[in-house]
Amino acid sequence: MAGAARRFGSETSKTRDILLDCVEKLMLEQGYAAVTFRAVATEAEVTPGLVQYYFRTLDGIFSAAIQRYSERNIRYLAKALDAPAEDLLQVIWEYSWDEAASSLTTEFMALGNHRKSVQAEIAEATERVRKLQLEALEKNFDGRGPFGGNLTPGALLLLISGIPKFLELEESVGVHTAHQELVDAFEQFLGTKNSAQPRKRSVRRRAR
Amino acid sequence: MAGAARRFGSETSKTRDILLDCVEKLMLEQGYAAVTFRAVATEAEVTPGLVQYYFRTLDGIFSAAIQRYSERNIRYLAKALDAPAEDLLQVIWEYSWDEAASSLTTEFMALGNHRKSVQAEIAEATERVRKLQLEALEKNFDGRGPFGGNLTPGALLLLISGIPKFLELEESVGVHTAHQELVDAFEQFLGTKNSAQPRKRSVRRRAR
DNA sequence: GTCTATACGGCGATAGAC
DNA sequence: GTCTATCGCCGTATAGAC
Repeated sequence: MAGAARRFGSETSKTRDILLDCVEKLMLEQGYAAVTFRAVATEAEVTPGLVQYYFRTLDGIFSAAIQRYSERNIRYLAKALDAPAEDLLQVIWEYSWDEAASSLTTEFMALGNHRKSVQAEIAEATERVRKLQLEALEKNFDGRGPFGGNLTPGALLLLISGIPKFLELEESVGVHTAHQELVDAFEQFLGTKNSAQPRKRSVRRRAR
Repeated sequence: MAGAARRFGSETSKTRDILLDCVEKLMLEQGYAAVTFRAVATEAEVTPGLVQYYFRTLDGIFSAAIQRYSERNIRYLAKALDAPAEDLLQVIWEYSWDEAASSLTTEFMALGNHRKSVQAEIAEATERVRKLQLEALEKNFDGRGPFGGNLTPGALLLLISGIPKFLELEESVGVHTAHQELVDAFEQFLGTKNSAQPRKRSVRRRAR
């Protein structure tokens, strides 16, 4: 508004997009703590000052990374939800595993835990995914499910998307006890609910 | 062994214990990123060098904090598991909420995500809790449960302890959609399984 | 509009003085 | 057993070159 309006790289810059690629690479390979102006600059073979020109602060880097990642994700999900309705739960189950296995999600969650300025961004991205899934699920919900069928679509959705994330989180610190048992039980439920074909996923699997 | 064996504060030191109190306080109030030698020193009103004398590295601080916290937790759990057998699932459910609501657990998990040296400590602490609960559960498992009773004790345990942690994680970044529905469904299951009294927990509750 | 150079204070970690 | 000095990183802000 009235203020100085410091100079700032445009959002459509090609350089900016390359920098964000480097940010993702650093986060995936070394975690969000490895994302520094100097590290991103080295990765992209530019000067640290240029990175700062596009993202004034570290939080700015993370916000931009979350937004780009989230938009990509939403497009992917929307496409997956066009699958035949009888496979809907499996589609969401698969998507949740993919999302959980992509360490970026976990990184962003961990990040949100203590960078207040990016919390809102993460919450919004998560809610968008959840609501898109919920709309699809509510259109095709037959009332069956675990807990004797007294689960609302929202509660069932939360289970399906939460379990993969929780298990991946534990796996990432090396906790495995009873994981496979829970996955087996869930996939048996998903399998028998529909075409009853055996599932072959293992907790150790990675994808995407 | 053959090596230099640098000087190092004793584990029974009263000073050391006070420092760990300050570490916990910092983690709870500002997150693990706020734990620095200088911050701990300021909090405890000693010099940064003294903090480094007791814990040579930041990882050393976190390891010590995890160990002390874990031992405290295990004692608390063991006591809780002495409850009447028919309340066992509720006892574990309550414990899991308490543990999840104590931000220290979440902090340690986030910490473990990228500090390799503390991962093992966190995994061990988590496995100890899980196994203690599993032993108790296996002694008193009647085969009933969600998913039409085809859940092993381990899988059921994982659900009961995982859901609170996952929900708290989402709550911490401001995601709430469908949380209450899942909690209600689960508590109805826990309630009807035993004495059928209505539960009154809300997802917003905090304890311990 | 893009980008570089430089400076500041705070950080973890080490070596070594009291 | 306690504490200081020092090192090379870090995020960030600013001034200015192209």
